[in-house]
Parts: sequence; structure tokens; C-alpha cells
Amino acid sequence: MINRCQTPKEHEYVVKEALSAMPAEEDISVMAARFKAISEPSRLKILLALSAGELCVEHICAAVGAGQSAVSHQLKTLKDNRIIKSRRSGKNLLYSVDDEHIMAMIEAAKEHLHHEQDT
Amino acid sequence: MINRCQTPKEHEYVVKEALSAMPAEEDISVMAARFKAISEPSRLKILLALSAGELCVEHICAAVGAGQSAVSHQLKTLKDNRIIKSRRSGKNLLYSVDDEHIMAMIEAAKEHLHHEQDT
DNA sequence: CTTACATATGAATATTTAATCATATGATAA
DNA sequence: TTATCATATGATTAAATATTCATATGTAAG
Repeated sequence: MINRCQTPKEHEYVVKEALSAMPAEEDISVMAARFKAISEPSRLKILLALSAGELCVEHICAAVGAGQSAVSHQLKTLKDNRIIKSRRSGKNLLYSVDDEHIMAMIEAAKEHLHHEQDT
Repeated sequence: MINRCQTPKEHEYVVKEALSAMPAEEDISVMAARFKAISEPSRLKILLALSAGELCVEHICAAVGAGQSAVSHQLKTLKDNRIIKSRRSGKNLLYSVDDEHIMAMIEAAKEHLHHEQDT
């Protein structure tokens, strides 16, 4: 037991709860990597654009105002982390948001923007 | 209009939608910074621990198995980005998850872990 | 008011990562 | 099958960032 803390009993209980609910190390790494994928303004912008609908690479470039190579690298990062998915249509690859959980995360982040903090 | 794309009409429409719904650059930066704050396994772990309840710094160290200085730096990053908040109780600072939007993001990320991708 | 304790902060280093350029791949059409 | 177009990839360089160590701050107790 840690005795530097003045409320050890409650915290000991919370720590136990936290440890038993804690995901496996590998799951934590995967989640962290996914958050990292959308933690760069350029990639987040791509994701916000795709939340309006499916787009090919050139139109993504147009929507976010960036170059083909940079966007392609970013799409790979987003796709490797399952933030987005792609399908081929002729010469084009069409990208879209992976699933409803990703949309939920974007929405929560947008709403959190307008939240005023207590502390 | 971009003509390299074989479905220009639909994509032009989506691009227009995307641009009109696109948050301001500054809001994008803020959101990205917040995702970045929870994109490091060590910090995500802290957040997951706090999702079980309020904790003081020493108990956070115990819950995540890291040192005081590292944890304190990470708490600052999380707090600066409004992922967590703190209140004082005697000698201790008690940290907790900022609000329900953050909890929603964590939950969505956990659920997304178990999602099998199409493409 | 001085000591001890809980937590924060600053500087330094080592690692990670984004952007760019040049080139490669894979699909279609001629 | 060759030329062209859409997109991906590899290497390089420059910038961002996590950790550690040492020290500072602020609170409470004696």
C-alpha cells in the first residue's frame, strides 16, 4: 500500500478496478497507434474530408490542399491503422472512413471542442 | 474541376460538402493536439486507469507502473489538452477524466479494436 | 518557521516522424 | 504491348517529442 496518499483506501480500490479493466499491452499499443494516426492536422483534415463521403486521391488532395505524395503517405498511415479503407474503381482508389466507431470518435472530438472545463 | 478522376461529378459534390463542413484550421489543430495527447501508450494507459475513477499521482504511478517524473510530465500534457482535470485535496492532486466526450472516445476506440475490416 | 512530503518543471539527449523528391507499380486504353 | 494515368513507395533530411536526472514549488505538520 502507498502511504504518501491521504485517501489510500478509495484509491487502492480504484487502482484494483483499473488494473482488472486494463486492456492487454498489445491492445493499448494498437489503440495508441490509431490515435497517433489521427493526431496530425494534415491527416485529421483528410479524415474530416472523408467523413463527408468517399473520395479518390486527387479529390482528397483538392479537399485538403496538399500534394499527391504527401497525401498518399498519409493515406497509408490512416489505412494501416484502420482509420480508413479503400476500394478500387478503374484507375482510381476510393477512400472512405473505416466504420461507425471512427465517426463516433470524430464526433466526440468535435463536441469536446465546445466543452468548457471545470479545472 | 479535376479530370484525372473518373467520377468527377459525385466527388466534386463531396468535396464541396467536405469544405463547407470543415472546421477552422485552429479547431483542427486543437483536435489533433488532443488526439496526440492520447496517442502515446504511456499516456493512454494513464487515461484508461483514470477511467476507473479519480486518483492521486502516486496511485497513478502504481496503476501504470511508471516513475513520478515521467507520469507528472504526461499528466501535464493530458491536462493541457483537456483530456483530464485535477483538483487539490490536502497535499495531493487528484486527477480524473475531463468529461463524457473523452469517455466516449475511449469507448469507441475499444470497440473499434474488435472490428474486422472489409478492405 | 523549518522540515518533510507530493508534485511540477527545466535541460539534455535519443528516438520518432513528416515532407519532399525521385522513382516504381499497376490499371487502362490505343 | 506500349503509352499514359492514378497512386504508392523508398530514401533523405529536418523537426518534434519522450524519458531521465536534477531541482524547484507549494502545502501541511511539528
